[in-house]
Amino acid sequence: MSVSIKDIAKRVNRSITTVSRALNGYDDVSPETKQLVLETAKEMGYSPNTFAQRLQKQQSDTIGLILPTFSPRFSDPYFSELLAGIGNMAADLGFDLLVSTRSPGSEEKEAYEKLIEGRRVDGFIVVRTRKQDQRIDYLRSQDFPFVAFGRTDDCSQFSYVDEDGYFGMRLVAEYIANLKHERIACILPPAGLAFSEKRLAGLRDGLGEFNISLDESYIKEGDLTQKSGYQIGSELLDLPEKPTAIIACNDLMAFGVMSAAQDRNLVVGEDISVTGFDDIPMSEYSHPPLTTVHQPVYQIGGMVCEMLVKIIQDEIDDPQQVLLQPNLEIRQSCGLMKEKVN
Amino acid sequence: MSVSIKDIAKRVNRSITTVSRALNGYDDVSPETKQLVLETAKEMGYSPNTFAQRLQKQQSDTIGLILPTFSPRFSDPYFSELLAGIGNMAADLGFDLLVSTRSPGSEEKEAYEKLIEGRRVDGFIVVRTRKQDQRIDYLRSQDFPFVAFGRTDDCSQFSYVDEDGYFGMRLVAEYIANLKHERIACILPPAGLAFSEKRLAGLRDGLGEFNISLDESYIKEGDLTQKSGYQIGSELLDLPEKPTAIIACNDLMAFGVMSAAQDRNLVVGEDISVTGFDDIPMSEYSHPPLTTVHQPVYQIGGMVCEMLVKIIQDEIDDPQQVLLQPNLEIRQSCGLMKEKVN
DNA sequence: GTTGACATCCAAAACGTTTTGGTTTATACT
DNA sequence: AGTATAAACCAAAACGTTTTGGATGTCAAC
Repeated sequence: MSVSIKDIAKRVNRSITTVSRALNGYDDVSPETKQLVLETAKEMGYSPNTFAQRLQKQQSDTIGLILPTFSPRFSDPYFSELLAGIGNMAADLGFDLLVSTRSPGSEEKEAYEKLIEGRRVDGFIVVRTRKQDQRIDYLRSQDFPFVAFGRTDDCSQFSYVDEDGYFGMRLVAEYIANLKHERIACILPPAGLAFSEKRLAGLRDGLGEFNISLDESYIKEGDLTQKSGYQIGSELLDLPEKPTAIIACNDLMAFGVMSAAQDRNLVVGEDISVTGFDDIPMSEYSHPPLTTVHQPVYQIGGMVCEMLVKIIQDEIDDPQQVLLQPNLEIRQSCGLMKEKVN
Repeated sequence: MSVSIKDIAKRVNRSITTVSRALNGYDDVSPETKQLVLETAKEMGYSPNTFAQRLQKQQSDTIGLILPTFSPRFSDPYFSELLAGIGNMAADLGFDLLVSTRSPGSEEKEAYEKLIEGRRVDGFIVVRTRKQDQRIDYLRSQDFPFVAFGRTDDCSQFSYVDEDGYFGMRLVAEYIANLKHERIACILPPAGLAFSEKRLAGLRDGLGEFNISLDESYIKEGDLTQKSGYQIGSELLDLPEKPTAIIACNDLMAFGVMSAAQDRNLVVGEDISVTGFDDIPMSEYSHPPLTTVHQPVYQIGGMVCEMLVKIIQDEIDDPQQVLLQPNLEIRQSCGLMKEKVN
């Protein structure tokens, strides 16, 4: 059927060992033979059988990525970009990327176990870390290579890349405080997620510097979808004393909030200020363009992937930890506090 | 290291052949032995080595999906959902999904070639078909299994799933015509894409039934991003005689148009009507919620994947062709034509 | 008591690589 | 002449499966 190393060997009158070694650049094969082998290989259209290689080498050259999704429908632009970042870097490094989506829970754990048991992947990228993360506990207990995008409550012992959400939120807080807002609401991600409390703390501390306190009744929890932003936004805006600024913990929820505000004939950026987090591509072209904290997700995907490959290839032993400093992307969704809003 | 079929064989005092056959449910092994094997396998925590299986069986149980992206940043919610649909179905059927992103062109073709040559995938899912599709030409010339999501200029000879974009656009046309619009603009996808002209034809014919003609100067071409919708929307709305309805060929561009309109203090759904296509989750919670043609992308992903697996497993020989009838999701982004707009 | 059918089992080959542990030949140094 | 060193090569084993083509034993039928 397709050419194998054997066919080449026959053609050049050498052993398969020699052919293999020539192909792999060993130096115990003469330059002439090497060239001959390389040429005939090309001529015959040889390309190695990946599975034979993997079987022999006992490694899969594959990275696993299990996306946690709440509904089967999964359409967060944020993850798409991350995926592209990871995937392209993986391809560059000669690795395959094995993707599946699972909702958090037992099914998810099974997915990890299966991939490990079947030795199908050499390492995992764990995304959207939780404060107590069973996936990470499991991987650590198995001593299986992985890199996390995000931290956990106890993350001293593994490699991760994360953005400094605390700092990011302080930037937001400072900006909003300078706009003289005082009744400030916040829509958090689900409480179990690691970045939830970090962002809240950043916001609290940031506002604290301006002696503004965050009213508990203005703190809500969403599920990071636009729908949830819309619903919670509606609740907040229907309050007798509604907030003058709403800080959403991701862009999608911020969009939902903007829709809810606009449904109530409020002008976003004037009557009400809204901020997001992530800076997905759409944020620049929403109406109004969204003020948000920028995360270079595509690059982060690449970094995480590269780090994992290094770990797999034993070029790294100590955990690597990267914390990126974000910046605030100021656009038009916020404005000076107006008295007339009540 | 990890348990193999050999270890089990040793333990139960049978040959590896028998163990293998027991595990695979052949009937030339006695019920007792079979049970014994199954039990010890479980007990020892056996799970087969995927690569050994694949090497032996000469098939990869893997489906390839190469996403065509224009920029490295890729964040279309539409594709995310498709991906989830494909991925989950693949997992259910015991297949791996190998994903990468490439921009259309020579790199893309190489990616296909590499995966085929290395026998890494058993089949491909081709998405976002072009009128003349080199990928499909190539796959057909190689007689390599694939299923397309979308048609091409000549698609009589391969399997595909597509939505009837022509019909979808007729629905839009009828709806818009009934709202008494006459100056109607349209933002098309890049001309090379197969669905571009189908949708335009649907719109033309649909409007034709109401004796409305589509002015050439109102027909523009976008690149399916929100940004491009914004830019083209801006152009259209800055025309001396601006359109009263703008038909965008996907939701993302429709959002861009809405932003552009709102920047100009137009009320979408009153001063100007906007429609999209796809019905991505966000469309329901935009402001205003977007009137659009629904595509069950998640399910389509599943269908395409299932079809491909059947082809790979030789359960199908003739090309299967599925054309889904869409429906119009009427929301608030359109309204009766108002005279005062000029 | 031979034959055939059936149930149960298995040794060996095969899939396509890489790695191990050599051998052979030529060259250089005493 | 003998011995070390280096260069170029290779047979065989190994990775973990599945499949091929039997082998063996038992039982029923003739």
